[in-house]
Amino acid sequence: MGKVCDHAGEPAVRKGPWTLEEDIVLVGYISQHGEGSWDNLARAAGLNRNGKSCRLRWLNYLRPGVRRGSITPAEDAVIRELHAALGNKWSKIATHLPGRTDNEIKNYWRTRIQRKTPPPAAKARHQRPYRAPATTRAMAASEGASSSSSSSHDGSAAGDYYWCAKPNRDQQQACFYQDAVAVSDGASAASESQANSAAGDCWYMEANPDQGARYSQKSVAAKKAVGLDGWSASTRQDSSTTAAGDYSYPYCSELDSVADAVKMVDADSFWNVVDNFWGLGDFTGSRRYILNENVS
DNA sequence: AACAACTCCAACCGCTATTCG
DNA sequence: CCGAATAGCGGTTGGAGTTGT
Repeated sequence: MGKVCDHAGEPAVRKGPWTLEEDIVLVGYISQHGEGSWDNLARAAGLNRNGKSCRLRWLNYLRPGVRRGSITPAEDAVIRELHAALGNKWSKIATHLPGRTDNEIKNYWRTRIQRKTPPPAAKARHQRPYRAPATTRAMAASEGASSSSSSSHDGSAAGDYYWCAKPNRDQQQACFYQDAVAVSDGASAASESQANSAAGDCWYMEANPDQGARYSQKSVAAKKAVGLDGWSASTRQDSSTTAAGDYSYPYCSELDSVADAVKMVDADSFWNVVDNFWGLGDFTGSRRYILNENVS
């Protein structure tokens, strides 16, 4: 095992944080074909990842039912009790905490309990939201909407952040608002300012029952109309609700790869991802999501 | 504001267990 | 039973984000 990556002529197997498009492809494939046989699955889905990586990503983050957010005091107590009885049997402990993964519990134990830091209820420090991998990081405003602004941070040099307004299944779209890195913390924390951020561009993630899902861009800066990309004008106009002016829907080179990947899945798969990342049921505010580190 | 130190966690690695031909 | 492939588990780490100075 593990020798699949170095054949001459084949691209090296990707490592590191998962991107949004990879997540969508994985969720889409599993929703259609089921899980298992991970190496084959990775190949069949067209993911340049090894099977272990796909399995881990699915089980720990994409699989339905995975809970996010801080460990509750009750869960903390269970973890302590079970660890005393079972030791580092993280997977066994995880079976007693529905929705929690062994990895999460392991991390929690090592960072909060083993290091003798206080349990969550007693912690006065800033509460970190769920954090997705670097390039696909949802800056959840959860842990209660109250912490949404305190969790904001735009200072990364990695690239721009994207706000996500509440996904709207009726309109078959989710809207991502771009905030430039240069935008201050305070500005980014105010979701109301998102559409008119310095960057000025919005990326729409849309799902169409007939055509699958893809992105389109509303570029305030460009202010030029471009050719059809497969979406009806009415659909696009309907989605352009945040600013006046002309809109363009160019697909940057970076976004082309996203669109290509996204087009591989159907609308249901797209919404599975949206549901998993943003949790329509308990959505309380805007969340930020890095679509691509290098989108400019 | 800038920097350093610290915290946290996603994802990796290596190993073992299980399955299958 | 054997060996290869696959799945699962636990330890570790890189680096992004946060906090303190």
